[in-house]
Amino acid sequence: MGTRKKAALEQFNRDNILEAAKELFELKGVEATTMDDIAKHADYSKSTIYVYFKSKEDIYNSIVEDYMSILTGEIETCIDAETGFEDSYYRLCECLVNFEEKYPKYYSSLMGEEKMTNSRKRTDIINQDVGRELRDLISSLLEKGVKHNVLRKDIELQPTVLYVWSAISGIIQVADRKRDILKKKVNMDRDEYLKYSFRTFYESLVRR
Amino acid sequence: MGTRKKAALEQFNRDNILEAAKELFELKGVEATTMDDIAKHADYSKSTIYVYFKSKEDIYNSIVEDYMSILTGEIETCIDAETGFEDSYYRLCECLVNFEEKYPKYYSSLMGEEKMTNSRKRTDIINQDVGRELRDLISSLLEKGVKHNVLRKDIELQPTVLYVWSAISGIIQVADRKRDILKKKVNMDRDEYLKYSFRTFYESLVRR
DNA sequence: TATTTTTCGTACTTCAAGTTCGATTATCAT
DNA sequence: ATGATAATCGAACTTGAAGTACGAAAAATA
Repeated sequence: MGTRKKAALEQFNRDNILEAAKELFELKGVEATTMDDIAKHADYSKSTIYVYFKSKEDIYNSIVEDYMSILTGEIETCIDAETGFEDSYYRLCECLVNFEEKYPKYYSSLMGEEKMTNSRKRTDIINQDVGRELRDLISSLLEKGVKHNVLRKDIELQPTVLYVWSAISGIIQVADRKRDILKKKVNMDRDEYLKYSFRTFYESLVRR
Repeated sequence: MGTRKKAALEQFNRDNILEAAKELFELKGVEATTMDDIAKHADYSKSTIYVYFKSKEDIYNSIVEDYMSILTGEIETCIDAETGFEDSYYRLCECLVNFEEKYPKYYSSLMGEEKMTNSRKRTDIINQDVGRELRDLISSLLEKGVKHNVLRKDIELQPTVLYVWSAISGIIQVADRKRDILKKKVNMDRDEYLKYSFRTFYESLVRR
Protein backbone atom coordinates (compact mmCIF):
# COMPACT_ATOMS: atom_id res chain seq x y z
CA MET A 1 0.00 0.00 0.00
CA GLY A 2 1.31 3.46 -0.83
CA THR A 3 2.32 5.44 2.18
CA ARG A 4 -0.20 8.06 1.11
CA LYS A 5 -3.16 5.70 1.23
CA LYS A 6 -1.84 4.10 4.35
CA ALA A 7 -1.65 7.38 6.20
CA ALA A 8 -5.17 8.25 5.12
CA LEU A 9 -6.44 4.94 6.41
CA GLU A 10 -4.74 5.47 9.70
CA GLN A 11 -6.33 8.86 9.97
CA PHE A 12 -9.69 7.30 9.16
CA ASN A 13 -9.34 4.81 11.98
CA ARG A 14 -8.18 7.40 14.45
CA ASP A 15 -11.11 9.60 13.55
CA ASN A 16 -13.58 6.77 13.99
CA ILE A 17 -12.26 6.03 17.41
CA LEU A 18 -12.26 9.66 18.43
CA GLU A 19 -15.80 10.06 17.17
CA ALA A 20 -17.00 7.10 19.19
CA ALA A 21 -15.19 8.35 22.26
CA LYS A 22 -16.69 11.82 21.89
CA GLU A 23 -20.16 10.36 21.75
CA LEU A 24 -19.66 8.24 24.82
CA PHE A 25 -17.93 10.99 26.78
CA GLU A 26 -20.88 13.19 25.99
CA LEU A 27 -23.36 10.51 26.93
CA LYS A 28 -21.93 9.05 30.11
CA GLY A 29 -19.06 11.29 31.07
CA VAL A 30 -15.37 10.78 30.62
CA GLU A 31 -14.67 8.84 33.79
CA ALA A 32 -17.59 6.51 33.32
CA THR A 33 -16.56 5.58 29.81
CA THR A 34 -14.26 2.58 29.67
CA MET A 35 -11.85 1.60 26.97
CA ASP A 36 -13.99 -1.46 26.34
CA ASP A 37 -16.96 0.82 25.80
CA ILE A 38 -15.05 2.86 23.28
CA ALA A 39 -13.81 -0.22 21.48
CA LYS A 40 -17.27 -1.70 21.26
CA HIS A 41 -18.90 1.52 20.16
CA ALA A 42 -16.25 2.28 17.57
CA ASP A 43 -16.36 -1.30 16.37
CA TYR A 44 -12.74 -2.15 16.87
CA SER A 45 -11.13 -4.58 19.21
CA LYS A 46 -9.53 -3.14 22.28
CA SER A 47 -6.10 -4.16 21.04
CA THR A 48 -6.60 -2.07 17.94
CA ILE A 49 -7.60 0.93 19.98
CA TYR A 50 -4.28 0.65 21.72
CA VAL A 51 -2.53 0.60 18.38
CA TYR A 52 -3.85 4.05 17.61
CA PHE A 53 -3.84 5.59 21.05
CA LYS A 54 -1.53 4.82 23.86
CA SER A 55 -4.01 5.51 26.65
CA LYS A 56 -7.42 6.83 27.47
CA GLU A 57 -5.87 10.14 28.33
CA ASP A 58 -4.30 10.22 24.90
CA ILE A 59 -7.76 9.93 23.40
CA TYR A 60 -9.12 12.64 25.63
CA ASN A 61 -6.29 14.99 24.79
CA SER A 62 -6.76 14.44 21.10
CA ILE A 63 -10.39 15.40 21.41
CA VAL A 64 -9.49 18.50 23.35
CA GLU A 65 -7.08 19.48 20.62
CA ASP A 66 -9.78 19.05 18.01
CA TYR A 67 -12.11 21.32 19.86
CA MET A 68 -9.32 23.77 20.44
CA SER A 69 -8.82 24.32 16.76
CA ILE A 70 -12.54 24.57 16.15
CA LEU A 71 -12.76 27.24 18.80
CA THR A 72 -9.77 29.09 17.44
CA GLY A 73 -11.37 29.09 14.02
CA GLU A 74 -14.59 30.52 15.35
CA ILE A 75 -12.81 33.21 17.28
CA GLU A 76 -10.87 34.10 14.18
CA THR A 77 -14.01 34.85 12.22
CA CYS A 78 -15.32 36.97 15.10
CA ILE A 79 -12.27 39.09 15.37
CA ASP A 80 -11.30 39.33 11.74
CA ALA A 81 -14.71 40.72 10.83
CA GLU A 82 -14.64 44.20 9.36
CA THR A 83 -16.00 45.89 12.44
CA GLY A 84 -14.72 48.16 15.16
CA PHE A 85 -13.18 47.26 18.46
CA GLU A 86 -16.33 47.27 20.52
CA ASP A 87 -18.19 45.06 18.12
CA SER A 88 -15.35 42.59 17.82
CA TYR A 89 -15.02 42.47 21.58
CA TYR A 90 -18.65 41.53 22.03
CA ARG A 91 -18.43 39.02 19.23
CA LEU A 92 -15.50 37.39 20.97
CA CYS A 93 -17.47 37.16 24.18
CA GLU A 94 -20.45 35.72 22.39
CA CYS A 95 -18.30 33.21 20.62
CA LEU A 96 -16.86 31.92 23.88
CA VAL A 97 -20.28 31.77 25.46
CA ASN A 98 -21.66 29.76 22.58
CA PHE A 99 -18.77 27.42 22.75
CA GLU A 100 -19.20 26.87 26.45
CA GLU A 101 -22.84 26.08 25.85
CA LYS A 102 -22.12 23.60 23.12
CA TYR A 103 -19.20 21.83 24.77
CA PRO A 104 -19.37 22.40 28.52
CA LYS A 105 -17.43 19.22 29.15
CA TYR A 106 -14.39 20.53 27.33
CA TYR A 107 -14.61 24.19 28.11
CA SER A 108 -12.49 24.11 31.23
CA SER A 109 -9.85 21.93 29.63
CA LEU A 110 -9.61 24.41 26.81
CA MET A 111 -9.40 27.33 29.15
CA GLY A 112 -6.22 25.94 30.57
CA GLU A 113 -7.30 23.68 33.33
CA GLU A 114 -5.46 20.51 34.09
CA LYS A 115 -6.10 17.67 31.74
CA MET A 116 -7.92 14.51 32.78
CA THR A 117 -5.44 13.32 35.32
CA ASN A 118 -4.26 15.40 38.20
CA SER A 119 -0.68 14.94 37.15
CA ARG A 120 1.28 18.15 37.00
CA LYS A 121 2.71 17.43 33.58
CA ARG A 122 0.95 20.05 31.55
CA THR A 123 0.68 19.37 27.88
CA ASP A 124 2.43 22.11 26.07
CA ILE A 125 0.39 22.01 22.93
CA ILE A 126 -2.24 24.31 24.25
CA ASN A 127 0.21 26.62 25.85
CA GLN A 128 2.45 26.88 22.86
CA ASP A 129 0.82 25.98 19.57
CA VAL A 130 -2.86 26.71 19.44
CA GLY A 131 -2.63 28.97 22.46
CA ARG A 132 -0.25 31.10 20.47
CA GLU A 133 -2.84 31.60 17.75
CA LEU A 134 -5.41 32.62 20.32
CA ARG A 135 -3.11 35.17 21.84
CA ASP A 136 -2.40 36.57 18.42
CA LEU A 137 -6.09 36.90 17.74
CA ILE A 138 -6.77 38.76 20.95
CA SER A 139 -3.74 40.84 20.27
CA SER A 140 -5.16 41.90 16.94
CA LEU A 141 -8.44 42.68 18.65
CA LEU A 142 -6.64 45.05 20.98
CA GLU A 143 -4.77 46.60 18.10
CA LYS A 144 -8.09 47.53 16.60
CA GLY A 145 -8.81 49.38 19.81
CA VAL A 146 -5.51 51.20 19.57
CA LYS A 147 -6.05 52.06 15.93
CA HIS A 148 -9.47 53.53 16.54
CA ASN A 149 -8.24 55.27 19.62
CA VAL A 150 -10.79 53.77 21.99
CA LEU A 151 -8.43 51.92 24.31
CA ARG A 152 -7.21 53.63 27.44
CA LYS A 153 -3.81 55.14 26.83
CA ASP A 154 -2.25 53.33 29.78
CA ILE A 155 -3.13 49.88 28.45
CA GLU A 156 -0.14 47.72 27.62
CA LEU A 157 -0.87 45.28 24.85
CA GLN A 158 0.90 42.08 25.85
CA PRO A 159 -0.26 41.66 29.43
CA THR A 160 -3.72 42.83 28.45
CA VAL A 161 -4.06 39.90 26.09
CA LEU A 162 -3.88 37.53 29.01
CA TYR A 163 -5.87 39.84 31.22
CA VAL A 164 -8.78 39.94 28.80
CA TRP A 165 -8.67 36.23 28.25
CA SER A 166 -8.59 35.34 31.91
CA ALA A 167 -11.37 37.67 32.95
CA ILE A 168 -13.72 36.67 30.16
CA SER A 169 -13.20 32.98 30.70
CA GLY A 170 -13.56 33.41 34.44
CA ILE A 171 -16.84 35.23 33.98
CA ILE A 172 -18.24 32.54 31.74
CA GLN A 173 -17.13 29.80 34.07
CA VAL A 174 -18.82 31.31 37.06
CA ALA A 175 -21.94 32.10 35.06
CA ASP A 176 -22.22 28.42 34.29
CA ARG A 177 -21.38 27.05 37.69
CA LYS A 178 -23.41 29.42 39.77
CA ARG A 179 -26.59 29.33 37.76
CA ASP A 180 -28.54 28.59 40.92
CA ILE A 181 -27.15 31.53 42.77
CA LEU A 182 -27.71 33.81 39.82
CA LYS A 183 -31.32 32.79 39.77
CA LYS A 184 -31.96 32.77 43.49
CA LYS A 185 -29.77 35.52 44.89
CA VAL A 186 -29.09 37.81 41.99
CA ASN A 187 -32.38 37.32 40.27
CA MET A 188 -30.86 37.32 36.84
CA ASP A 189 -30.67 34.65 34.24
CA ARG A 190 -27.33 33.68 32.86
CA ASP A 191 -27.60 35.72 29.69
CA GLU A 192 -28.46 38.92 31.47
CA TYR A 193 -25.63 38.39 33.87
CA LEU A 194 -23.16 37.74 31.10
CA LYS A 195 -24.26 40.81 29.21
CA TYR A 196 -23.92 42.91 32.33
CA SER A 197 -20.48 41.52 33.16
CA PHE A 198 -19.08 41.87 29.70
CA ARG A 199 -20.28 45.42 29.51
CA THR A 200 -18.84 46.30 32.90
CA PHE A 201 -15.58 44.67 32.01
CA TYR A 202 -15.44 46.58 28.77
CA GLU A 203 -15.22 49.73 30.83
CA SER A 204 -11.91 48.60 32.23
CA LEU A 205 -10.44 48.74 28.76
CA VAL A 206 -11.70 51.88 27.10
CA ARG A 207 -11.44 55.61 27.54
CA ARG A 208 -14.43 57.30 28.99
CA MET B 1 -18.03 6.77 77.63
CA GLY B 2 -19.98 10.03 77.74
CA THR B 3 -21.31 11.13 74.37
CA ARG B 4 -19.32 14.33 74.81
CA LYS B 5 -15.99 12.56 75.15
CA LYS B 6 -16.97 10.13 72.47
CA ALA B 7 -17.69 12.88 69.97
CA ALA B 8 -14.38 14.53 70.79
CA LEU B 9 -12.56 11.28 70.20
CA GLU B 10 -14.27 10.82 66.90
CA GLN B 11 -13.25 14.31 65.90
CA PHE B 12 -9.72 13.53 66.98
CA ASN B 13 -9.58 10.48 64.76
CA ARG B 14 -11.09 12.28 61.81
CA ASP B 15 -8.59 15.07 62.19
CA ASN B 16 -5.70 12.66 62.34
CA ILE B 17 -6.79 11.00 59.16
CA LEU B 18 -7.35 14.30 57.40
CA GLU B 19 -3.98 15.54 58.51
CA ALA B 20 -2.25 12.46 57.16
CA ALA B 21 -4.15 12.72 53.91
CA LYS B 22 -3.26 16.37 53.53
CA GLU B 23 0.41 15.59 53.92
CA LEU B 24 0.33 12.81 51.38
CA PHE B 25 -1.78 14.76 48.91
CA GLU B 26 0.74 17.55 49.18
CA LEU B 27 3.66 15.19 48.80
CA LYS B 28 2.57 12.86 46.04
CA GLY B 29 -0.60 14.33 44.65
CA VAL B 30 -4.17 13.31 45.24
CA GLU B 31 -4.45 10.67 42.56
CA ALA B 32 -1.20 9.01 43.46
CA THR B 33 -2.14 8.67 47.11
CA THR B 34 -3.92 5.42 47.90
CA MET B 35 -6.20 4.67 50.78
CA ASP B 36 -3.60 2.21 52.03
CA ASP B 37 -1.07 5.01 52.04
CA ILE B 38 -3.36 7.18 54.08
CA ALA B 39 -4.12 4.38 56.52
CA LYS B 40 -0.47 3.58 57.02
CA HIS B 41 0.57 7.19 57.40
CA ALA B 42 -2.24 8.01 59.78
CA ASP B 43 -1.56 4.83 61.73
CA TYR B 44 -4.97 3.29 61.43
CA SER B 45 -6.11 0.19 59.67
CA LYS B 46 -7.84 0.67 56.39
CA SER B 47 -11.08 -0.61 57.85
CA THR B 48 -11.01 2.15 60.43
CA ILE B 49 -10.46 4.77 57.79
CA TYR B 50 -13.66 3.58 56.17
CA VAL B 51 -15.46 3.95 59.48
CA TYR B 52 -14.73 7.65 59.48
CA PHE B 53 -14.91 8.41 55.78
CA LYS B 54 -16.99 6.70 53.21
CA SER B 55 -14.59 7.19 50.31
CA LYS B 56 -11.42 8.84 49.21
CA GLU B 57 -13.46 11.60 47.69
CA ASP B 58 -15.12 12.14 51.03
CA ILE B 59 -11.70 12.74 52.53
CA TYR B 60 -10.76 15.11 49.75
CA ASN B 61 -13.96 17.08 50.10
CA SER B 62 -13.50 17.41 53.82
CA ILE B 63 -10.08 18.87 53.28
CA VAL B 64 -11.44 21.30 50.73
CA GLU B 65 -14.04 22.43 53.21
CA ASP B 66 -11.36 23.00 55.83
CA TYR B 67 -9.41 25.20 53.49
CA MET B 68 -12.56 26.95 52.44
CA SER B 69 -13.23 28.18 55.92
CA ILE B 70 -9.61 29.17 56.40
CA LEU B 71 -9.80 31.24 53.25
CA THR B 72 -13.09 32.77 54.23
CA GLY B 73 -11.59 33.78 57.54
CA GLU B 74 -8.63 35.42 55.89
CA ILE B 75 -10.81 37.30 53.46
CA GLU B 76 -12.93 38.47 56.33
CA THR B 77 -10.00 40.13 58.04
CA CYS B 78 -9.02 41.79 54.74
CA ILE B 79 -12.40 43.26 54.10
CA ASP B 80 -13.45 44.08 57.61
CA ALA B 81 -10.36 46.20 58.13
CA GLU B 82 -11.03 49.84 58.82
CA THR B 83 -9.93 51.05 55.45
CA GLY B 84 -11.52 52.45 52.34
CA PHE B 85 -12.82 50.62 49.33
CA GLU B 86 -9.67 50.72 47.25
CA ASP B 87 -7.51 49.44 50.03
CA SER B 88 -9.90 46.63 50.90
CA TYR B 89 -10.11 45.67 47.26
CA TYR B 90 -6.37 45.29 46.95
CA ARG B 91 -6.22 43.44 50.24
CA LEU B 92 -8.80 40.99 48.93
CA CYS B 93 -6.75 40.42 45.79
CA GLU B 94 -3.60 39.95 47.79
CA CYS B 95 -5.33 37.53 50.09
CA LEU B 96 -6.45 35.35 47.21
CA VAL B 97 -3.03 35.45 45.63
CA ASN B 98 -1.39 34.38 48.86
CA PHE B 99 -3.83 31.59 49.25
CA GLU B 100 -3.24 30.35 45.75
CA GLU B 101 0.49 30.35 46.43
CA LYS B 102 0.12 28.40 49.64
CA TYR B 103 -2.41 25.85 48.46
CA PRO B 104 -2.28 25.64 44.67
CA LYS B 105 -3.62 22.11 44.79
CA TYR B 106 -6.86 23.24 46.33
CA TYR B 107 -7.27 26.62 44.77
CA SER B 108 -9.26 25.52 41.78
CA SER B 109 -11.55 23.32 43.85
CA LEU B 110 -12.24 26.26 46.09
CA MET B 111 -12.90 28.53 43.18
CA GLY B 112 -15.77 26.34 42.14
CA GLU B 113 -14.24 23.80 39.88
CA GLU B 114 -15.50 20.26 39.84
CA LYS B 115 -14.42 18.13 42.71
CA MET B 116 -12.08 15.17 42.32
CA THR B 117 -14.26 13.09 40.13
CA ASN B 118 -15.76 14.28 36.90
CA SER B 119 -19.22 13.46 38.08
CA ARG B 120 -21.71 16.24 37.63
CA LYS B 121 -23.08 16.01 41.12
CA ARG B 122 -21.84 19.25 42.54
CA THR B 123 -21.52 19.42 46.30
CA ASP B 124 -23.77 22.14 47.48
CA ILE B 125 -21.82 23.05 50.53
CA ILE B 126 -19.56 25.42 48.71
CA ASN B 127 -22.32 26.90 46.69
CA GLN B 128 -24.64 27.42 49.58
CA ASP B 129 -22.95 27.50 52.96
CA VAL B 130 -19.46 28.84 52.89
CA GLY B 131 -20.00 30.37 49.49
CA ARG B 132 -22.74 32.42 51.02
CA GLU B 133 -20.32 33.91 53.52
CA LEU B 134 -17.94 34.79 50.75
CA ARG B 135 -20.61 36.53 48.76
CA ASP B 136 -21.62 38.48 51.82
CA LEU B 137 -18.05 39.58 52.35
CA ILE B 138 -17.64 40.81 48.80
CA SER B 139 -21.00 42.43 49.07
CA SER B 140 -19.85 44.40 52.09
CA LEU B 141 -16.71 45.36 50.20
CA LEU B 142 -18.84 46.82 47.45
CA GLU B 143 -21.02 48.60 49.96
CA LYS B 144 -17.92 50.37 51.18
CA GLY B 145 -17.49 51.60 47.64
CA VAL B 146 -21.03 52.83 47.55
CA LYS B 147 -20.73 54.54 50.90
CA HIS B 148 -17.59 56.40 49.95
CA ASN B 149 -19.04 57.21 46.59
CA VAL B 150 -16.22 55.71 44.55
CA LEU B 151 -18.20 53.04 42.75
CA ARG B 152 -19.62 53.80 39.32
CA LYS B 153 -23.24 54.82 39.66
CA ASP B 154 -24.42 52.18 37.19
CA ILE B 155 -22.99 49.30 39.21
CA GLU B 156 -25.58 46.87 40.53
CA LEU B 157 -24.50 45.23 43.73
CA GLN B 158 -25.66 41.65 43.47
CA PRO B 159 -24.38 40.68 40.03
CA THR B 160 -21.19 42.61 40.68
CA VAL B 161 -20.40 40.35 43.59
CA LEU B 162 -20.11 37.41 41.25
CA TYR B 163 -18.51 39.52 38.56
CA VAL B 164 -15.70 40.62 40.85
CA TRP B 165 -15.18 37.17 42.19
CA SER B 166 -15.03 35.52 38.79
CA ALA B 167 -12.70 38.03 37.24
CA ILE B 168 -10.26 38.04 40.13
CA SER B 169 -10.12 34.31 40.40
CA GLY B 170 -9.76 33.99 36.64
CA ILE B 171 -6.87 36.39 36.65
CA ILE B 172 -5.06 34.53 39.37
CA GLN B 173 -5.63 31.19 37.71
CA VAL B 174 -4.17 32.33 34.43
CA ALA B 175 -1.28 34.04 36.15
CA ASP B 176 -0.38 30.72 37.68
CA ARG B 177 -0.90 28.54 34.65
CA LYS B 178 0.73 30.74 32.10
CA ARG B 179 3.83 31.63 34.01
CA ASP B 180 5.94 30.59 31.04
CA ILE B 181 4.10 32.78 28.63
CA LEU B 182 4.20 35.69 31.01
CA LYS B 183 7.93 35.35 31.22
CA LYS B 184 8.65 34.67 27.57
CA LYS B 185 6.03 36.63 25.68
CA VAL B 186 4.90 39.33 28.04
CA ASN B 187 8.20 39.78 29.77
CA MET B 188 6.65 40.24 33.15
CA ASP B 189 6.87 38.17 36.25
CA ARG B 190 3.72 36.96 37.87
CA ASP B 191 3.58 39.63 40.53
CA GLU B 192 3.90 42.49 38.09
CA TYR B 193 1.26 40.98 35.91
CA LEU B 194 -1.13 40.51 38.80
CA LYS B 195 -0.58 44.05 39.97
CA TYR B 196 -1.24 45.35 36.50
CA SER B 197 -4.37 43.24 36.04
CA PHE B 198 -5.88 44.08 39.40
CA ARG B 199 -5.33 47.74 38.78
CA THR B 200 -6.82 47.62 35.32
CA PHE B 201 -9.77 45.68 36.59
CA TYR B 202 -10.29 48.17 39.37
CA GLU B 203 -11.01 50.74 36.68
CA SER B 204 -14.06 48.79 35.61
CA LEU B 205 -15.60 49.39 39.01
CA VAL B 206 -14.92 52.97 39.95
CA ARG B 207 -15.80 56.41 38.74
CA ARG B 208 -13.11 58.25 36.91
C1' DT C 1 0.23 -18.17 -3.76
C1' DA C 2 3.38 -16.54 -0.37
C1' DT C 3 4.40 -12.76 2.69
C1' DT C 4 3.62 -9.01 5.39
C1' DT C 5 0.48 -5.96 7.87
C1' DT C 6 -3.51 -5.12 10.36
C1' DT C 7 -7.03 -6.57 13.20
C1' DC C 8 -9.21 -9.65 16.44
C1' DG C 9 -10.34 -12.14 20.64
C1' DT C 10 -9.44 -13.78 24.70
C1' DA C 11 -7.17 -14.23 28.59
C1' DC C 12 -3.99 -12.12 31.56
C1' DT C 13 -1.66 -8.65 34.77
C1' DT C 14 -1.83 -4.81 37.72
C1' DC C 15 -3.52 -1.66 40.67
C1' DA C 16 -6.48 0.71 43.70
C1' DA C 17 -11.06 1.31 45.81
C1' DG C 18 -13.96 -0.50 48.72
C1' DT C 19 -15.92 -4.76 51.58
C1' DT C 20 -16.12 -8.59 54.82
C1' DC C 21 -15.54 -10.67 58.95
C1' DG C 22 -13.55 -12.94 62.68
C1' DA C 23 -9.90 -11.82 66.04
C1' DT C 24 -8.08 -8.45 69.23
C1' DT C 25 -7.98 -4.78 72.14
C1' DA C 26 -9.82 -0.97 74.77
C1' DT C 27 -13.74 1.04 77.48
C1' DC C 28 -17.19 0.88 80.72
C1' DA C 29 -20.81 -0.38 83.96
C1' DT C 30 -21.72 -3.12 87.78
C1' DA D 1 -12.19 -7.87 88.60
C1' DT D 2 -15.43 -9.50 85.09
C1' DG D 3 -18.45 -9.71 81.64
C1' DA D 4 -20.62 -6.85 78.01
C1' DT D 5 -20.13 -3.44 74.51
C1' DA D 6 -17.76 -0.84 71.21
C1' DA D 7 -13.72 0.45 68.51
C1' DT D 8 -9.92 -1.19 66.00
C1' DC D 9 -7.24 -4.38 63.48
C1' DG D 10 -5.62 -7.32 59.82
C1' DA D 11 -5.79 -9.90 56.16
C1' DA D 12 -8.05 -11.83 52.62
C1' DC D 13 -11.48 -10.85 49.26
C1' DT D 14 -14.38 -8.53 45.48
C1' DT D 15 -14.85 -5.43 41.82
C1' DG D 16 -13.77 -2.82 38.03
C1' DA D 17 -11.01 -0.65 34.80
C1' DA D 18 -6.51 0.23 32.44
C1' DG D 19 -3.38 -1.70 29.94
C1' DT D 20 -0.65 -6.03 27.97
C1' DA D 21 0.40 -10.44 25.56
C1' DC D 22 0.05 -13.29 22.00
C1' DG D 23 -1.52 -16.53 18.78
C1' DA D 24 -5.29 -16.85 15.33
C1' DA D 25 -7.73 -14.81 11.59
C1' DA D 26 -8.34 -11.67 7.98
C1' DA D 27 -6.80 -8.34 4.64
C1' DA D 28 -3.66 -6.15 1.70
C1' DT D 29 0.30 -6.59 -1.23
C1' DA D 30 3.83 -8.41 -4.06
